[in-house]
Order: sequence, then C-alpha cells, then structure tokens
Amino acid sequence: MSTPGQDVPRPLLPLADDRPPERADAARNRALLLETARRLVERDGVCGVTMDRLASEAGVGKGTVFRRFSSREGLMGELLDFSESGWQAAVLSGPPPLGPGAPPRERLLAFGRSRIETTLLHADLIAASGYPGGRSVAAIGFIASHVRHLLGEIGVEGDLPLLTTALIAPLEVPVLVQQVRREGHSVARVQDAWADLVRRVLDAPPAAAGPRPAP
Amino acid sequence: MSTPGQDVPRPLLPLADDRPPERADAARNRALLLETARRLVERDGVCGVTMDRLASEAGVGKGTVFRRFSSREGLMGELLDFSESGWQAAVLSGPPPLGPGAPPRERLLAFGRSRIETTLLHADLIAASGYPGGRSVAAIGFIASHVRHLLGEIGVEGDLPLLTTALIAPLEVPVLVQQVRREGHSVARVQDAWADLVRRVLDAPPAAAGPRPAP
DNA sequence: AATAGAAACGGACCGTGGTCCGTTTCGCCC
DNA sequence: GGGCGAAACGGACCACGGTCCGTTTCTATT
Repeated sequence: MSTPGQDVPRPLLPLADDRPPERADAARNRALLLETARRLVERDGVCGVTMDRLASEAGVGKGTVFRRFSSREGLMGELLDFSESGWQAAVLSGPPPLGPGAPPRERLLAFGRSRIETTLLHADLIAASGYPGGRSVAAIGFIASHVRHLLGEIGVEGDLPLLTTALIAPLEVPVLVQQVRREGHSVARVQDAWADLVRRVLDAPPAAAGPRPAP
Repeated sequence: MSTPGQDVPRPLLPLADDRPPERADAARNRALLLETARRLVERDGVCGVTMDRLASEAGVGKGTVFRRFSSREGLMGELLDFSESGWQAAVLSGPPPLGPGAPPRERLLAFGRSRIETTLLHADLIAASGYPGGRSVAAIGFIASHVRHLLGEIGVEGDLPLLTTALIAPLEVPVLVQQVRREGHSVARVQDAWADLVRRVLDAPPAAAGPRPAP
C-alpha cells in the first residue's frame, strides 16, 4: 500500500508544507517503516511495538526511525492519521446525516454516535499518539472545528469555543474507556447519554445574564 | 477531619485496611521518602523527580522506593492525596457555598470554580499520578460521587452516572491545560463556561422520550 | 537473651524511548 | 562522469522506570 494508484485515504487537511520533498531514500524508508509498523501493530498490538523492534524488523537503524518520525508518538500519530482519514472524509463529504446535507442538529448527533465508536476502535492508537499532552493536534483540531461549526449553524448562543470543548471532552479516550471497558456500560448507553447532553445544551433557555465575552 | 487531634490533613476516605501496620523501619523510610520527594518537587518540579534521584537523595536503595510506593505513579498519587485532602475537607465540611449548607445548585457551581483552580494548581502532580489510565481513582471517585449527589439533590432527571461523567470531563487536566496554558484563555473564562454548561444542563426542558434506563 | 521467620533492604540488571555524531548516500551542477 | 554539500543513515550511548534476588534487619515468641 501507499504511493501509486491512490485508492487509499489521504492525510488530513492538506496544510501546504513549503519544505522541499523528502529524498528518495528517505521516502522509501518512511513507507517501509509505516508498513512494518502497521504489520507489527496488527500482530502484537500497539503496546508490542517498540522502536527498537520496529527498527530491527524493518532492517534499519534506530536513528533512522527517530529521524523519520520524531518520536514514538509521532509514529503512532501518522499511523492514526491514516486510520482516521477515512472517518474524516465521511464527515466532510460522506452521506448524511454524518456528512453534509442533513440539518446541523442531526449532523451533530450523528457525529457523536460515530465519534464514540471510532474513538473506542482506535483507543490504543490514539492514546499512544500522545493525544493529551500535545501531539495529534490534527485529529482534535478537526473534531473541534467541526463541532464548533455545527453549533454556529444551529445558532447556539454563548462562548462557542469553550462550549465546544465541553461537548468534546466526554468523547476523549480515557473517559470512554473508563465508562465502557472499566465500568462496563454499553456503547449504546454512552451514545444516548451524549445525545442527551447535546439536547440539553441546545434546548436550554438563554442565559439570564450573558457570559463575559472574552478577555 | 478524621482521627483525633491532628492538624495535618489526613488521607481520603478511611477505607479500613485490614493489613497489619508497617514495620518500624518501613514506616520511617516511607516518611523519609515522602518528605524528600516533597522537597524535590518543590525544588525541581514534578518532572525533575526521578526514582533514582529520590533514592540516592534519601540515602536508600532504589528497591526500597519501589517497595514502599509500587511505582512512580503510586508515589505521586500519595503526594497528591496529601495535597488534595485539604480541598476534599473543604468540600465535605467547609463553609458554604462549597461546603454543606448552601442550596445544591450553588454548591455545584462553587464546586466547579474551585475544582478548576485546584486542578490547574496540581496539574503536574495529577498527570504524574497516572490519573487517566487507572490510578488515583480515589480523587476522581470523590469528585464523581459528589457531583452525582448534588445532581440528585437538585432533582435532575436522566442517566445521572453518565451525565456526571459528562460534566466532569471538561475539568480533566489535559482539557484545562489545553485551554489555559496552550490557548491562553483566562481561568475566569473557563470557569464561566463551565457554569454556563451546568446552567444549560440543569435548566433544559425534560427529554421528549426518556433515554434508555440502563442495560 | 536467643532464635526463627517474615519483612524490608540495596543495588545490579533489563527493556524502553530518545540523543549524538561519525560515516554513507543522494542528487544537483559543472 | 566527477565532485561536492546537504541530507540521511546507523548504532553506540544515556537516563529513566521497573524487576529480581541475595543479604540484612526487625519483631514476636519462648
């Protein structure tokens, strides 16, 4: 997989990079390493993928691995981006109600249901990509801007950026993993609870005194 | 609070431990290590505290450190419990509106404001105590049960356990750190946003069709 | 006080993520 | 093609968290 005929989902937001393209050997090694990493994840799970192992398995020096992906988190982030890009495409241009075409409120609810499933599916990878604490800002940035955009379309009043954060927070990996894997709640129940949260936020009467705008 | 004369904040929920007490040398070392750790945190910050350094600084072997606190997270957890117990006492028995006496709605709002400050204050320690991912369940358990209790007193309808989680999620370390330290929002704004979220959740009209109860 | 057995101790040892720097390869330009 | 500077490569090296196990110390019992 990778370069040629393009059926694979391509990375996220194009995000024009001005840097000159990689040298041929570098690109070859990047592809080789990503493929090897994918195979290792499949075989041993995310935790079983060591940078040393990856290097030796790919027949390459450790330094090379760290040169291509600046850290383990970076590597996992790229693996994740690959997995997530299909989902992002579905949100951006797939069929309604997840994709465009449905009323924004329904899109938001569909987003939540879908996101909960996707997050649980990729939980290990997301966690390993060092998500909280800095990296993989790509993924969370996409989610945040989508939700915020829908809130705007719905016409919600208030501090949209922070309200967005509050709606997204219960979709984070640790929260969902705690609810589903540790406390044993069903995915459907968690999804319903999020939908209920959204309903409350959208249908609440306007604030008595408006919140401070933004310092 | 807790046992007898004591002016130091004592650990959280008593949680009867049946195990026999530590041997004298063990107790001595635990105290020595905690004190040394506290000093090191103060001097070098949480990240500057290494298990090796702690051991050598305290003049004991590394094995001893790991025997007393089973991991780095465990150590940080104990340090954190010490810091948090004062706050927990204020919630459980301090003056209103944070403590008992005020109407539950006001207590909830006061809780949020206070919790945001405390979390930001102890952010490094909370993160180092391995909070998401398992440990330090003590702290989050306390928070969850308090919020849930208040929601019950207020008379909120719905799936209270999960609604509680949704309200608590935006108070987690990574979220708050992102908002305040990275995006540069003021603490007051974050506090207001949480209060607005609570207002919406509490004042929303009842659900059209009730959510599924619980499988 | 002597003793026995459990508990605590210490530090060598391991695997991991990450860095460093001397060596090799690439690809552009003459 | 030959040469040259930049980029990539490789693997020794480091610090850290964590384990293991032989040795020492405590304390309960007699």
